[in-house]
Amino acid sequence: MPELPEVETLVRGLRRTIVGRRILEVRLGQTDFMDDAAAIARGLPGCRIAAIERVGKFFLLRLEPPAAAGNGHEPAALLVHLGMTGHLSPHRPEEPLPKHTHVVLPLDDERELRYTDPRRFGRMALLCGAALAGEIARHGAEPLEISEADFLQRLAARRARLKALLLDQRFLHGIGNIYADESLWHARLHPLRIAATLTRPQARALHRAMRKVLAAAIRAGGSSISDYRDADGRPGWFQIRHRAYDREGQPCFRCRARIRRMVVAGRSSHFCPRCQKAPPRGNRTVKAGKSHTSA
DNA sequence: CGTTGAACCTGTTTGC
DNA sequence: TGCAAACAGGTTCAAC
Repeated sequence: MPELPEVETLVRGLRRTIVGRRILEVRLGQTDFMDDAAAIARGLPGCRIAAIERVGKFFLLRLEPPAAAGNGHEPAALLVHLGMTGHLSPHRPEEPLPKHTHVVLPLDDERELRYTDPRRFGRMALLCGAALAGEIARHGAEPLEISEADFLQRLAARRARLKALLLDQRFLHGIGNIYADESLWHARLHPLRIAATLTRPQARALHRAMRKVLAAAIRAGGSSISDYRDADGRPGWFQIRHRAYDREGQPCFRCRARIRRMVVAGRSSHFCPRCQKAPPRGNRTVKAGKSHTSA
């Protein structure tokens, strides 16, 4: 459910609704998706949610420690990743608790923040200082912030397939399967194209397409394929504007050719075989090439 | 560097 | 209808 636009939508909602609230208590169910459940159980009670940010597909809840425990502690943040099926939203305590709700954080305004995740591919960690900085540093640039010049330079240095590169969170932070396919369709680039072989106009088109797609998806409140909901329980609408993702067999919006599906980088990839021209066969596999070990 | 496939989980959809 | 396989918004690891 969650790629950058969905997380951004949720962050905006949560910012409006839970920033400033104090966490009264921590109730945990299954905890195998947490780095350190004991640290979370111990560290959260009494903290005020001072700010909420998005970093790639991560939520960062900035915490202000209770005044009593104050001295000497670096400011901590709760890092949350929704994986494939995670949900994070505030509820009234009387609302029935859905199955697979693993974290309940009662707040000081008669509501509780709930984390629900059937598959538990998500992640939750209480981090501060170097651990927090390191976690962010090991990921790549924000797709909506990277400059065209930087993007072109970094693309030219890679011989990976475009689809694999867009999904690589150390290259760009926040793009997932839907928005990779959508960006490639808009840029008219085949998922198997090797990044370094793009012409300058093609690379610029990809930078532009990615920004356009993500911005439009955020404006639409994200994509709701099965069950994504924002902080107020509302679905996103960007799925009705998908041009490639999950459209196998349906006509391309540009040329009417049937959208095809193939597995690239282990994920379903959808593209128009006519507008997104396949690279020459020799270019599909990554050859050893000349790697200048020097610099 | 890059690729593939498996693993981690549960739920839903598809196919015979 | 029933049961099994395939598939799902993600990440990580081993093996090549």
